Amino acid sequence: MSLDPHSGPGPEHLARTRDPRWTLGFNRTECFAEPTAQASRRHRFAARSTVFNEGDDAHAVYLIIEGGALMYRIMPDGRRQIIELLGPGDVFGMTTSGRHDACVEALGPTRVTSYDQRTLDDYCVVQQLFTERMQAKICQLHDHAVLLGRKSAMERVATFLLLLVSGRAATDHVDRGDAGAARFDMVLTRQEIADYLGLTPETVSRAFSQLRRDGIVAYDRSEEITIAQIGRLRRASGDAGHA
Amino acid sequence: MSLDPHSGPGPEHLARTRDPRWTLGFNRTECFAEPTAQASRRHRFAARSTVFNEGDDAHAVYLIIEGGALMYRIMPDGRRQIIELLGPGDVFGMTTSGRHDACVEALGPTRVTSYDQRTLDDYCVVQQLFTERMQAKICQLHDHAVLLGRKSAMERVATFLLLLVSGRAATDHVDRGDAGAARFDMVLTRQEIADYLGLTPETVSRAFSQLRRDGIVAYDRSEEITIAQIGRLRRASGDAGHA
DNA sequence: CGGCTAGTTGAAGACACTCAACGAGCGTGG
DNA sequence: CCACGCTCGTTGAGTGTCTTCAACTAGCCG
Repeated sequence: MSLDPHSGPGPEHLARTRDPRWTLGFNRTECFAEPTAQASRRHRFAARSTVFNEGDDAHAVYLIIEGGALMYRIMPDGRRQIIELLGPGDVFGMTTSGRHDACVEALGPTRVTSYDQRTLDDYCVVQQLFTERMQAKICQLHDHAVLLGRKSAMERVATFLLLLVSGRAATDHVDRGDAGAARFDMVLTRQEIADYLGLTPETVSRAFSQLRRDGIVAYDRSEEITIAQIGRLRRASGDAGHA
Repeated sequence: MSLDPHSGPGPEHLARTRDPRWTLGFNRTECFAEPTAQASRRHRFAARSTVFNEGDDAHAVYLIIEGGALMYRIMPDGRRQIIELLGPGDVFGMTTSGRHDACVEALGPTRVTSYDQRTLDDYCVVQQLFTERMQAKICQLHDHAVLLGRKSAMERVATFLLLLVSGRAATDHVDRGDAGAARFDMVLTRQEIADYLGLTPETVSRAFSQLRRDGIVAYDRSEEITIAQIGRLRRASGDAGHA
């Protein structure tokens, strides 16, 4: 892996990690217990290192144990779309073509277990885990299709923040005051948020500023976000029944 | 199924089937050979009938044997996003929440086999089929996220037409002259195409008209499309390396 | 024939993008 | 220690693409 073929990530995507003690608290499971099996291997990836690139031969499927990663694709003219945010318990690398269909890059120090494709076929324990996790992945991709296809910029950002608050893509310092306030560290840059939401960084920035003006979120540094009024954030997300 | 709870499809989505002899030639497999197992059941759905709605209890997972269907979600204010186009060999209905996360509606007369969730866990033959098909599904959803997040209206329509030509969502009358011309019947309305591509029907119509003016496609009736210059269509899709 | 729906086209408007400038934070190096 | 350079984030002005609203046509079915 990390063969870096034709369309590797451009230098503009090689930002540094924003917090050295960082862990991506996906699914509120900081460390996922992986099943061991023949041909399962453990890997460690440093912050901002490449797990694999689009077009690489696909030998195995992956399970994130600790840390987090971005899955993205870059179009021939340079447009980038972040397709998935990956955290502990997330699986990735499945393909039917024999080649990976996107790039995966570790966000912070990340532990990953890989399983040979044959292991997946032969060991029902592993297969059951992947079946379950792939089902969850498909549901997440459905949500994201609705966001990308039908939501306004403000709705996208609000939905994204709710995703973070619910335990995904935030650090372990999520302080959930059930009165409606929650605080967490933002581990993605505005550019990365934009590439995930199908927007530009300027538009993301404007949406954040608007939410701050409205008193829905609060922050001084852009890396440390407080959700002040989670109810209004929900209403701004487009998913609230009220509307 | 077909319990039709809170958010059923509005009357504007209840268009008629466009071709009675219709079959959705997904994956070029007109009739998919299903594995039989305990608690597998065969179903038939008439054109435009509901397989299940968002929020319905999820008892089973589904495999399309023949025909086709749309999976979509409707936002509280009525915006609709078609998330998947389903054809023979496609699986759907997987969920982790116990409730379906979207509506599924048959496009034409459609045969479906359902498998109880326990069957999926106990029978490795079935599980292997679903594992493989779910991997393909995830790759398709990745493609669609790039389309929805980063492509222009014209690129979306061009990509969509290429999808049809490659064997998905076209009828069995795909006449593939390898010189670059292909002809097929369009089984989706402009509204449905728009809801799949995250656009409005007017924008889809304008893109079709533009492609016709450019001589890339040709049609008299909107249901019967001829791709005249597939190379130019590829270049218009945004995926061509050339750029 | 009349009514309905789907598709097309035009005109006007809105939302997000592009381009540009500026400031804050951070790491480096003098 | 401070100056410098770099990146990231923010904000403004102008533009462009897609949407919205509207009118009109064609086809279908009663």
